[in-house]
Amino acid sequence: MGLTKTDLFTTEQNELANMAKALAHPARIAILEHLLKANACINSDLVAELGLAQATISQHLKELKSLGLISGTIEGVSMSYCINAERWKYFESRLNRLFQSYSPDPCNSKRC
Amino acid sequence: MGLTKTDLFTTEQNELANMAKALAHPARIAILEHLLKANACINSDLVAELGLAQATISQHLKELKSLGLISGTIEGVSMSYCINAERWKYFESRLNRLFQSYSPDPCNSKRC
DNA sequence: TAAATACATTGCAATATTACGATGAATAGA
DNA sequence: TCTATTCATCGTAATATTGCAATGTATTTA
Repeated sequence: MGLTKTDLFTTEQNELANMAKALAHPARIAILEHLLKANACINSDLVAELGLAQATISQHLKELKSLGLISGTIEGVSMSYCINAERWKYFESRLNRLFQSYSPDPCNSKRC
Repeated sequence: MGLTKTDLFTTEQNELANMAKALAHPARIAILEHLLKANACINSDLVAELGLAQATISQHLKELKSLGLISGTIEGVSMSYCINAERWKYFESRLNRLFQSYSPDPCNSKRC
């Protein structure tokens, strides 16, 4: 066990869940918020900013990158990360679709 | 280790990460989608719908409930779940705030 | 060439999550 | 009362995630 049964769900459901995982850790939220604010793609002074070890930050960046939410380019000696606009908006629209499918509905109409 | 260092992050970051965890599994997405569609709060014919064991569905429902995203009321013999409108909208607005803080910006202005 | 800088990767250790069988509690119907 | 039905909880096994020290790879500077 301990393994998600992805075959039971649709591709869309699995994909959305994977993207949500990107946000499912405060460090990754902090990293994304920092990138959103700094805009100018920042590298790991995130280490100083967040107080986690360099290896740990590197790992979180790797995950965000593998999901396509951020991209990295070589900047001299260092690595410069920034939000991947296309993917970011795709994620946003997928989430919006989920949230907006909720029709508040007089809720008493049935039984809750 | 294996333990998130929540003390390094803000309450908001931790809270958002926790809410994101609700969506970080396809089964929970499927459950939420079902509740959104059926509106009329459904109980565990989710078991038949999703193909996971009853105990597993129950556990996922418990997590969604503990996050406040759904609420359950006794319906005769069974338990009827439905989306918690208030919390759902709160989550939506928190996510929107994050996503909209992205100003696409001519991206060449700096270095990415 | 010898440090120093900036990251990525590897290899653990510890905790978290996922899944399910088994069992328990509560209610409804025979 | 006996038996389904419906669901929660417990215990357990398996896998995933988090975090970091140590190490490796380039590149720059002295």
